[in-house]
Formats: sequence, structure tokens, C-alpha cells
Amino acid sequence: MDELDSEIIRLLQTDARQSNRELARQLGVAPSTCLERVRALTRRGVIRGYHAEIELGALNRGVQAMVSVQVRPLSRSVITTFKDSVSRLPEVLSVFVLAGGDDFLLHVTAQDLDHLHAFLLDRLSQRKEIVGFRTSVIFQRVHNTVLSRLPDVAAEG
Amino acid sequence: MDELDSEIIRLLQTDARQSNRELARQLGVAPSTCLERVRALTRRGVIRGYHAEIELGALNRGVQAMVSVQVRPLSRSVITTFKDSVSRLPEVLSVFVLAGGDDFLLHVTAQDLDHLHAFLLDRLSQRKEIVGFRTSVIFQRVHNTVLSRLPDVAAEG
DNA sequence: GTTGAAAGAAAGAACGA
DNA sequence: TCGTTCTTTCTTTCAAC
Repeated sequence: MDELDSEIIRLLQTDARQSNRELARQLGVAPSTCLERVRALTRRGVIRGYHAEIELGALNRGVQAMVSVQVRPLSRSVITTFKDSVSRLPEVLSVFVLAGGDDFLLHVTAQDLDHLHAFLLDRLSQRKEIVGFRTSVIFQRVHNTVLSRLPDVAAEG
Repeated sequence: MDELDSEIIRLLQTDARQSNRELARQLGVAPSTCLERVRALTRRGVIRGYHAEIELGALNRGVQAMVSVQVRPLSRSVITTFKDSVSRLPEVLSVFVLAGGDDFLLHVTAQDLDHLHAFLLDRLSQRKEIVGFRTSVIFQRVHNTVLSRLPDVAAEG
């Protein structure tokens, strides 16, 4: 992970569809060098994939919400089963397994508030392992799609 | 947004770097047709961009957390200023503006727990508009990178 | 809106430094 | 590890359907 790798990662996060030639031109290296670097990054698992970002409204997903969930018992099997089945629901964008007060946080989308409500009642309330959940509608989201490598220094204190 | 558009969106969410030819082949249409559809989707803002997905550990971001934040006063200027400045911090992946008990939810990353702690103390605790925040470390995340269009039907009830 | 053909551009592999 | 060259493949335009 030298400077060149970091730059490649930055450029591909910004625009994953630019050509290898264009990438090489911006980096000031030969296309073959660039291609080999990208392959090595992919082989090492640093680059996990390339995804188009789609406007949620166009996917009939005009409403977003965060749902914090508590389940019981807190056994491995209950957590795994809940995580796997909930992440397969089409409304669910992300499932976060948390430490602390809540066990899960679900980032969900729906066509509108009626559909969100129906999702909560039909898909969550029915589950026996859920002992409580709390829903917060999302007014707005700011998403950083380009992440830099954090400096590799020790924390203070 | 017909069936062909939906399929293009699905395929580009799965792999944004596949060639237009390959896309066309999978859809059973001519490459020129596919190219024109992709352009139209981009022009209409349905396709917002193409991003490489990078392994967070490679970016020195081995620890993730969710931070729920309450700010006061709840004025437009306080909310906007907070949202804008926090979203510019390198540790912050997403800022969610919420309805309900908490005002914001921050998805943050850090090199380790020490750095996360330092971030909370140095970047959040210092802010005068924050009247409280609660941090939950993320054990695990399941992320759906391919989203289908939700069915366009009325909710029950 | 969709297609196929043609020109130009890029990818991918081999090889050498 | 990097750059050059060459062959194959792809992108993109455009006239026609």
C-alpha cells in the first residue's frame, strides 16, 4: 500500500468506470503498470468490487429509516439467524450488529411511510426473537463515497 | 423505467466495470442500444456514479461505530452547520439527519478503539451545539450493494 | 427506440530493461 | 517493478430500419 496504490483506490472510488488508460494518465505511470497494480489490489482483496450508485427514488425507495432492534436470547444462533434473514429482505440496505444497548441497527427503505409501516408490522413485529425496536425516519443522508487511508499514527493519550 | 432499465441497473450495481458489450449480451440487445439506455439513465440522474468498494482494513479503518447525536438549539443553521462540518471529517462515512429522539446518526470508522475514542473526544465532545451522544461499536455489517426496484403497489391496511 | 457496420480507442499479453 | 509493442477486443458514432 504505497502512494500509488492509495491514489488508484481514490480514483476508483471516485469513478469506477474510467478506463485503465485514463487512470494511468492521471497517475503518471504506464497503463500496464496501472493494470498490474489494480489486479494486485483486487487479488489481495483491497478492491472488493465496483458498484453503480442508483438514485433511491428511481427504485421506489423514497423513504429511508433506521431501526434499532433488541433480540432475546442473545445467543449466537439467534443473532446469526436474525441477521441472515433480515438482510435478505428487499427493503433492507444494511444490517449492523452492534455492541451496547441495541443489538442491531437496520437501514431500511420503502416507497413511502405507509410501506415503511407495513414493513415494520409485517416483517419485524412478527418475529418472536425481537423484544423491542425503535424506528427513526431519515430526513437526509450525506454519504462519503471516497474514503482516504487514515494516517497510520498512534492515538494521543 | 421499463424492464430493460431495471436489468441494466441491477447489472451495474453488481459489477460497474463490466463492458457495455457484456452488458448487452446479458440483456439480449445490441451494444448500441445498451449504451444509449445507460446514457439516458445517467442523464436522468438515475445512475449517480460508479464507485469501487474498498476493504476498510486496507484504509486503516478496522473499527466502525454508530454515534447518535443530539444538538441544541434545533435550528436550521445549527443542523446545517453540524451536518456539513461533520461530514467533512475523514472518519465519517455517513451522516444521517433523523426524525425522532436523536437528531443525527454518524457512521464513523477509525484505525482502532483508541483512535475512535480520540475522535469522539477531539471532534465531537468539543462541539458546543452537542448536548449528548451515544456510541455503539459495530461488530459486523451486512451490506446489500444490489437493490431491486420495490414493487409499485399500495400498502395494505 | 433499435440495429449493425466501421473507425478509433482500450485491454491484455509478451517481452525487455 | 516498470515501460513498449502488438494483437484482440471493445467503445462509440451514424445511417437506416
